[in-house]
Amino acid sequence: MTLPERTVERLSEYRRSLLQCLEEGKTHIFSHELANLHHNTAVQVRRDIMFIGYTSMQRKGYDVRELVDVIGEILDSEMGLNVAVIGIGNLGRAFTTYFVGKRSKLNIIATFDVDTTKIDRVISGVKCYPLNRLKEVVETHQISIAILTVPADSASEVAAQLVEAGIKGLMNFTTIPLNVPNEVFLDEYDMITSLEKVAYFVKSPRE
Amino acid sequence: MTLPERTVERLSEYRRSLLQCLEEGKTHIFSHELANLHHNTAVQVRRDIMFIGYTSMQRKGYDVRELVDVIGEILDSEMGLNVAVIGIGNLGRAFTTYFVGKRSKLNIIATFDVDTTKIDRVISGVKCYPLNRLKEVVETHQISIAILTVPADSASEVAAQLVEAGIKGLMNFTTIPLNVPNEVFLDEYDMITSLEKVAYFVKSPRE
DNA sequence: TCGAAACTGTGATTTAATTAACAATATTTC
DNA sequence: GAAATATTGTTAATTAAATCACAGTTTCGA
Repeated sequence: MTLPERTVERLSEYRRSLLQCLEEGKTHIFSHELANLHHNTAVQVRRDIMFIGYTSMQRKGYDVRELVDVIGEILDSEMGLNVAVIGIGNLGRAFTTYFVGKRSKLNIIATFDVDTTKIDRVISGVKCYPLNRLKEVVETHQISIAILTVPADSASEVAAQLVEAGIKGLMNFTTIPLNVPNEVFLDEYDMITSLEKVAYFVKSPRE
Repeated sequence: MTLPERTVERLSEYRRSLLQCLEEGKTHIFSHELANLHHNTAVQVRRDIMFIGYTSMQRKGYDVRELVDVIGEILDSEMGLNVAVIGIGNLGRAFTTYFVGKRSKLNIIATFDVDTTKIDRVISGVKCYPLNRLKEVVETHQISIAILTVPADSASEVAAQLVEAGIKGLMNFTTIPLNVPNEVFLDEYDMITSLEKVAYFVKSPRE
């Protein structure tokens, strides 16, 4: 059984708050506390936790340590997944430097670019390969997720190469929508759209 | 009447495809063509267009030029909105360079940072101000939207300053959730969560 | 030990978003 | 010009997500 997409997202967010709690020495947390840390309700939190089948000691709140572990069992893959960043412009660098070392189960282990001056450079300890070695490197390093941060005009072509190379999940940060086969999980984030949405709601606030 | 959030997003996306069509000299487009360019259905497209009250010449498809204009009337503000990028790391730079000149109704007119070596630098024609001049600059330039790309540990504090300075819309790219008053529109994008979500669905594909 | 208070877990309900179904209309074909 | 075809606009049905409502525990205070 797969969880609803929104629930998965929230679990990821909860986990980070929970890890923060641990650092602060907080061992238990109530649903309404967790809700307040995010923008949602206690019921929603309980429902999400119900989904993953964890149940607390009544009346003491959830055991933070246990909950972190249970979420980990749901979200993480046993031996971790390898990730590549494709396109080392500002955005690609932002991702790479941001991520390295943060999530132990998700390892950014390669970056790629066409720009020959970037090849072999090392960013946050991760080596940059030329794009024409994509398939080879993806296969030898068993990379299953790609973060696509290339310029719009090469996005479709590179995406096709990634699919061909056997990638299983793709995060598209270019502003053109991609088509990938059904078995590849695609997540698209379009910053122009987001900004235009904000602008719309600034102009026309709700209620 | 305000439109559903998802519809607003799709309209923004449609518009870009439509502008592309114009460049290619395509004057009319069918709902199913537009649907194919994005990941959705003809019905969804028609429904979105119905929402904005536009109606086509039957059987010829939508007039691309007209549709672009109608979407513009919905999404754009008459005299445009001014935008600032707060925090000029890789992510802030990515945003700034990416945006400048792209959307005529949304002008990035200032960036901010604490790092004194960055002050007065000009990125894509946009000047970088010291963070302590935030309120002053926001007021004099009538900046209504802020893109927050500062490190996590200063996010809450800077967000409070932005609210205090009178910002109306906030895009939060830091990985900690913010609390802002109800009248400020908040959009949060968390790249760790997105990546963890992709990882989850790579591990546990649907159906 | 009894009642009140504080939380959780979950069935039932509501709301929002998507999809299906189809009448209405214009166009083409014969 | 009648029948077949293509496409839109919209009502109705479905599905997914969020919220309500409340029973069931545990704890606390008297």
